[in-house]
Amino acid sequence: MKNRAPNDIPASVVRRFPKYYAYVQRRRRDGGEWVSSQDLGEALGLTSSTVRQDLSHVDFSGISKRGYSTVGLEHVLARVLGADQELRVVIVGAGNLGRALALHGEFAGKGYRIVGIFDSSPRLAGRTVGTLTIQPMKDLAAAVKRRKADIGIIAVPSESAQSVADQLVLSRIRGLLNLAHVHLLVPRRVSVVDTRIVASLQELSYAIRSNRFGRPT
Amino acid sequence: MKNRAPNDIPASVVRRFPKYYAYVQRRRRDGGEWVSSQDLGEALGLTSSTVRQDLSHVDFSGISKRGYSTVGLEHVLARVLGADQELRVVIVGAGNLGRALALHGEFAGKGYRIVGIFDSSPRLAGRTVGTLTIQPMKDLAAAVKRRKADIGIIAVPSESAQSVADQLVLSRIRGLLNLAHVHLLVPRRVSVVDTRIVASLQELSYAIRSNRFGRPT
DNA sequence: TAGATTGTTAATCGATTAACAATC
DNA sequence: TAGATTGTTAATCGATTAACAATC
Repeated sequence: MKNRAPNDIPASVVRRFPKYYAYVQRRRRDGGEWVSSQDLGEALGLTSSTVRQDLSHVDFSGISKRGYSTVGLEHVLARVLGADQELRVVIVGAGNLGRALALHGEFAGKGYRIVGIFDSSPRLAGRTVGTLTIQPMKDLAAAVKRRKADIGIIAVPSESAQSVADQLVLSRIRGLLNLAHVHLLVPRRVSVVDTRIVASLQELSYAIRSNRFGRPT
Repeated sequence: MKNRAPNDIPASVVRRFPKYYAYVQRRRRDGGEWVSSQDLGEALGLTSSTVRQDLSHVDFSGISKRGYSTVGLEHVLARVLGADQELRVVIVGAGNLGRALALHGEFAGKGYRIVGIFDSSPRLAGRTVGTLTIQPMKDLAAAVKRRKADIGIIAVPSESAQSVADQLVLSRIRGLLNLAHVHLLVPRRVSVVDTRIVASLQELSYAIRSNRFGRPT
């Protein structure tokens, strides 16, 4: 409802937006015209209050008694999340994970165009991954600039992650998705989001062992 | 310091433990004997106050003027995170991502043993991924039980994620790592952690566009 | 209309930070 | 010893939830 500047939205809220977006999109595709805060809450494990509070940060109103228009909400969330404009991505690290991401079909459909993949190993340079050719690290900076990459995905071992980040920062990248499990130090103008798979597994290990709702159903 | 039950530790704190653990481990390997709350905070982008507060949830004390013993802290965090005992993992979905995870060397070193990989496509069944053979979905339940799998990694398209989760739940899995971007409904006795790569990219898109520290350094 | 659902305010709950006495 | 750093209490800050008048 409010007409806030986008950077007023708290991170905790932004982190839920992709969930809302994915769910609303599915609903709309399944022919649903309306979705209520209660529907959203139930589907995503939130209270309806949280949902309404979150959506108040976005320039879009629901309608009493019906809820939110799926089409309208999908559009406004797409705009906020930048899903309506293409971002250009380079992947650094052509190991199993890097190659898998390069081949992962989902990104293209979501507006992320992979414009390069790099690896420090001379063994890999020149090999192809889908339609891309693995390039040596020395070409990274030039390629980021020429191909106007916005985002770098760091899929290298922890030891080299910071050095790769430094190179990407110098090439004027705007954001980093960090798959390595080190904390990256970068200037404020570059945004970093971590997706640490091993850390998630460890979080899960803890959860499993402290789960007080025993084994039997 | 305190001798709390493990399930007293708030999720926000547990989520930082893998970071502490990885950092302390590196420090110890580099020959560091001591690490202070300030060191940890600076390395991980936290205040030293948060670090001390977090570590007070763990049964281990630092020493005035020196900090925390790297060896001691590493051990106690390993115990809390379950990194000291092997967990057995099955991967469902042998697409690019599933196969990449199966081949990803890091898991083995961290105590996660991959004991099976499954896919619904008859085209894939029988093919090998590293030392594993892709099995058909109909064998999932039996395999989870026989191979005593603790954790299932869901690496299938969103549409089938819930159905895969249901099958794993019936096979008495204890935890799920969900790579699909749907919210999974499972009984309380099963723990779920989401790692949504696309959602992270969207979070990053928002961050890039709302970053008020413009392009120039 | 009556009832359902929004948007928003106020209350609660939880997490982070500041501050500082204890201590090695 | 003097100084650095912990562990912990109290203050602040932010996020979630409850409640309800407005409204379609």
